[in-house]
Amino acid sequence: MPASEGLSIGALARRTGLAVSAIRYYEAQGLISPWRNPGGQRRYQRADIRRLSFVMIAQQFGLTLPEIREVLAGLPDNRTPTPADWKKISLSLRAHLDQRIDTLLRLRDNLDGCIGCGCLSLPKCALYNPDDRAKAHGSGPRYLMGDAPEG
Amino acid sequence: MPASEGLSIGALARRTGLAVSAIRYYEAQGLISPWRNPGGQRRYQRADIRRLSFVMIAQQFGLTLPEIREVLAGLPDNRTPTPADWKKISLSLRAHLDQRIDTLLRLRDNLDGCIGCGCLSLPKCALYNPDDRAKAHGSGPRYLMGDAPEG
DNA sequence: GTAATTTCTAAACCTAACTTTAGCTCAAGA
DNA sequence: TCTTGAGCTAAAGTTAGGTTTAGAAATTAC
Repeated sequence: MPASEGLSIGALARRTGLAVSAIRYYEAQGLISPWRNPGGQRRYQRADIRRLSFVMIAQQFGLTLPEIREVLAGLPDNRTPTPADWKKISLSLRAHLDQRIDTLLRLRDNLDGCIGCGCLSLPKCALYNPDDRAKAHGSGPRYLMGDAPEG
Repeated sequence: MPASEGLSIGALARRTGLAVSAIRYYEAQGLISPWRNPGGQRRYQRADIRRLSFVMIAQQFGLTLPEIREVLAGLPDNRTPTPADWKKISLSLRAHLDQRIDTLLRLRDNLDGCIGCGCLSLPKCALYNPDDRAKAHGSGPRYLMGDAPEG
C-alpha cells in the first residue's frame, strides 16, 4: 500500500482492466486528468475507476474518444459525480445506441428486400443510400464520392 | 468510348462511386481480378460493378476485407454470377448483420438495467461482459486484459 | 542500503483501409 | 503530331486507438 493519497496508474490499470499505456493515452486525449505526486507520478481518485469504465462502455457503443470526451463534459468538475450524474450522461449513450440499432435494422430490411431481386449495383437500390453508408461504421477513412452513376 | 473490350479502371470507378485507388487496393487484397490490355492497363467485366457494389454493402455490415474475400469465394469463378449466386452469398451477410444487431440489443438491455443502479465500474455489471466487449466493434486493436478487479 | 519494481517521457511502431505523391507510360482528341 | 488526360508502380502518408521501446528517475521490498 502506498503511503501517499490516490491510486497509482498501475493500480488503476488493475482495477479497470485497461493497460497502463491506454490510460496514459486517454489522458493525452483529454478523457481523464490525474494530479502528480511530489515525485512526478500520476495519482488518481477512486472515482476515476468509474470514469474509465464509462469510457470502455461508451466505446462498445461505437463512440469515438472525442465523442466520449464531449459526453464526459456533462459531469461536474468541482465534485465527485453522483449516481444521478452518471445516470444523466448514460442517457446520452442510450440515444447513440438507439440510433445505431435503427440504422442496422433499416439496413437489414433493405437487404431482405434485395436478396430476392438481384438488383445489387443499381443506383436505385436502397442499400446504396450514402447516408447510411457513411454512418453505419464509425471510424476509419471511408471516403465516398457522390458521383451519379451514368446509365 | 474505348475501342478495346471491358471497362477501364476510371469507368469502373465512376460506375461504383469508388476511388480509383480503392479499386487498386481491393485488387491487392484479392477482392477483384481484372485482366490487362496490351498496354498493361486493367480491364474489368461489367459483372465487376456488381462485385464491387457487394463489397461496399458488406463493408457497411461490418465485414472486414478478408471476410468479404471469403464470402466472395462462394461465387463461381468460371462464369458470370447469376442473381441466384448473389442471393446465396447475400444470405451470409444477413447472418452477420443479425449477429451484430443481437449484440447491440443485448447491450441496450444491459444499459437500461444499469442506468438506474449506478453500478458502473463494478465487475458484476452486465456491461462488463468481456465477450460483448470484444465483439461489439469489429476492428482495431482493442486489447483487454482479463484481470479480475480486486475488491 | 541495495535490488527489484514502477513509473516517467518521447518517439517509433502497429493494423485496417485507404489516399497521396513521384516519376513514367499509354491512349485519345484536334 | 502533339498535347493532355488516364493509368501504371512503389513507397510513403493518414486516422483511430493504442502498444512498444529506450533510457532515466522514483518507489517499494527486503
